[in-house]
Amino acid sequence: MSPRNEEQNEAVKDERREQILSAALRAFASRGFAATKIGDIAARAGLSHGLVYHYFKSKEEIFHALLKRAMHTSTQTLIDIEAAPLPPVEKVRQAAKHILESIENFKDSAYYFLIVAHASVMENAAAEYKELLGSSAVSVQAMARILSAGQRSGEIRDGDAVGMAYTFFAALLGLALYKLSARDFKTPDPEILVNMVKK
Amino acid sequence: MSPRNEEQNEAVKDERREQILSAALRAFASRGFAATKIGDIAARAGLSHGLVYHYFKSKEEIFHALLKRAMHTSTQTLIDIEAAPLPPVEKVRQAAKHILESIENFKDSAYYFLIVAHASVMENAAAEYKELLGSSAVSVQAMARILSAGQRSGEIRDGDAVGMAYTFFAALLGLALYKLSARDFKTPDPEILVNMVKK
DNA sequence: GTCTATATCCAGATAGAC
DNA sequence: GTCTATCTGGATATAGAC
Repeated sequence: MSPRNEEQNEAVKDERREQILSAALRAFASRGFAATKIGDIAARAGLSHGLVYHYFKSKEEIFHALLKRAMHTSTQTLIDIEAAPLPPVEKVRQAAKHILESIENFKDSAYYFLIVAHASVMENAAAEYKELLGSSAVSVQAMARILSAGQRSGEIRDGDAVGMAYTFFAALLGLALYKLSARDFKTPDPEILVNMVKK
Repeated sequence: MSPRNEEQNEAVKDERREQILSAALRAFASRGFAATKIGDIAARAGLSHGLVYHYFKSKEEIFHALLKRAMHTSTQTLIDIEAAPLPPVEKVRQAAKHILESIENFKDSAYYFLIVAHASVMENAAAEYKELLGSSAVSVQAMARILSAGQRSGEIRDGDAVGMAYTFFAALLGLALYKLSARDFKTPDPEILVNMVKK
């Protein structure tokens, strides 16, 4: 009843939400939306099946919450790298290293990456998530700008910069999927990705 | 009752099976196993929901049949290219061109490619499909051999050939997924992939 | 706030008419 | 061989006890 209790309750409430979201992130990213059962999420989060519905209205709402975070975190990484005072090739290297390292070590950011991919192929949701997914092109556009700058300064190969940017992220997406299907798969040397665009 | 009728029945039976498999290929590859409903497949194939079960014992059996074909067709392509009398770089180029073209034009082979990816991340099925998926490494190994040969002849960059081979296929997998989520996405110039490994 | 038990719904699979 | 109608299981979501 005291204010302190209320604050604690709030803290517990937030903690529970985070537990659920954290469990759901791994589950959705690994198995996709349809194959993920609420029971899976609850078990992973260490709470009862019914309690999930105390914190979220529906399975879909959980996914939506994750997708929002996913869009933010993945675009932010690229925006930060683009703004860094580095030569274009080095920016590409940093991006490749950073993302590959997150995949290799099963960091959240790698799973967010996969959430976006899953959302993209959910055609029924496409309408609903359209605005959110629209910003998924942000990372690609940032990378394309980095590559264009590198082409002007002669460090990056000539050719379609946007196509290269897509291929860069496609490779990372594919590698994340490989890592998921075989946990002992070793992510490759980032330099392989740098070579794709370096002159 | 006449032999001819029996033959015709056989032909019809085969045709129906193919209709179902063809519809299922697109559906499974696009949405994954769990999100694909038998009703979707039946509707796409232009027949009733119940009839699917006249030709296949279960949804899983359909997926399994597709996976078997997928393993065969995708490995065969790389085996053929490896055996061709071409310099290593040219083999890489042919592989990139061939697969990208199949993605761009929504050919079956591109969907088979995705079926394998879906099967790989179905952890419950991993045990059952293990033998089948084991051969999915065949394409990667073939590409790695091509790259190693190119390294010896000086056409291909030094470095981990297996890692390069995985990254090559990872990029193609990612691009196939992009193409699926945005049908007007234009697959990039194959040369971008060749550049990844070319000296 | 948390759990267990229950209702509801949906999709896989079957049965039986034609 | 093909369809429609039905059964059944399992998963989402809710209700109610603690």
